[in-house]
Amino acid sequence: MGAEVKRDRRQSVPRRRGSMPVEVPQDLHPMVAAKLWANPCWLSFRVNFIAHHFNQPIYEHIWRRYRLSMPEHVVLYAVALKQGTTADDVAASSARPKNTLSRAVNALVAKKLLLRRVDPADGRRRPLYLTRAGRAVMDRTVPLLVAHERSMAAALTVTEQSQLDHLLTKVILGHSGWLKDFNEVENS
Amino acid sequence: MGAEVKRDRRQSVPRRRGSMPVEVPQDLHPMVAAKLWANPCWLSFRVNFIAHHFNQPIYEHIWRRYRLSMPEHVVLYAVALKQGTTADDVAASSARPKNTLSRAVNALVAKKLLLRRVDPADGRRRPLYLTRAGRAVMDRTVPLLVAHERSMAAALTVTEQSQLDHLLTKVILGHSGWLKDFNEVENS
DNA sequence: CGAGTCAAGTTCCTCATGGAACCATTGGTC
DNA sequence: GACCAATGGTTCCATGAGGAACTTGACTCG
Repeated sequence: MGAEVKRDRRQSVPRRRGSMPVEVPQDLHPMVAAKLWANPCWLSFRVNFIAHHFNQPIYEHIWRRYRLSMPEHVVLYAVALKQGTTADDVAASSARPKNTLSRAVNALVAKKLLLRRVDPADGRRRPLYLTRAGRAVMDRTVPLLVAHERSMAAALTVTEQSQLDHLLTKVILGHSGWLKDFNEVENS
Repeated sequence: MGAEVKRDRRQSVPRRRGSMPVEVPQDLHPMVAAKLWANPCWLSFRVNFIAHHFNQPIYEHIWRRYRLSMPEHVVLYAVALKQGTTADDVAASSARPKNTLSRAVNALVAKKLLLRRVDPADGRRRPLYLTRAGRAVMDRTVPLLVAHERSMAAALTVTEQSQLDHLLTKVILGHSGWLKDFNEVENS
């Protein structure tokens, strides 16, 4: 990038937010650096960046190998976690619209990876169950996800990982709170 | 949302990963709980959940108020951060495909929020600049993003926030590493 | 037991998304 | 100075995503 800023080779970057210096790889893209350190939205950038870079390669791979779309795999994964999960349990935990998930469920049933029953106690709910084939798929894809995660987390020590876990959990548990805050701002 | 508030009856949950107990709101959706604590992919779930729940309401709002799509806003934001940014600087830092961004840029130029020049030193690059109108939009949207972020981060103390920042930064800086790991797994 | 309301799923329809192939410019290399 | 690879950007197109409106079943309450 000829005339450009000349990002400093490996320096420890002075931070606002009072904090620790970090080892910066010299090949770091200057725009990424800007979004990391000259960005009023430190948190959302980080989280989005990580999420995107996690999802993109892995779901592309899952698509190529198993012909499962991202929402399909999300559903399958959720059911694997808890048999009898319904479509909108998945919706609640994945922030995807109901219709998308409905379609995904139908596709999975058609592929015989899921079994859809009707809840005898409530005729509206359709609890889902993995078929043997569905289980088999998960047995192959989940390890991939886990491995990818491990590799992401590998930049951190074990204690750091557990700190990160803890902090993110706290943020998530506050979720209904931030949603409410937003709605207030919204109506003004 | 009258009768609902009630969060806060709390209980503490036993954790794997050796760690700290957390205050769990009573109204936590069971599926979310499962994905938090009975999920081999602790990190990717957390990050995705937060990202989704951050983006969705805010970009919907920005769409309604300013008729800017998410990628459009992403571009605008990046340029605001650094005048003269090019389309694929944005691509590199946002993990969105070039064509999507190209379209977004065109739309923004059409709306006279961006100015697109041609780099005299390199005829392929089209550095982008905010127009006065573009700046004005950012002046109104960015505070929203920041507020939303604050509200998310409000579950954490200031020191916890800086820890979180630090940990996420480390993960991102390791990015090229995990990408490489993935490609190795891929070819096997 | 209807009438009204709400929740779970589904269908319809539009349109933005993103992969692939393409064009233009540049920078090497022989 | 012509060829080739790489890089920034754009165009084409198939399709999947998601908003809105609809169906069906359940829980009021008079």
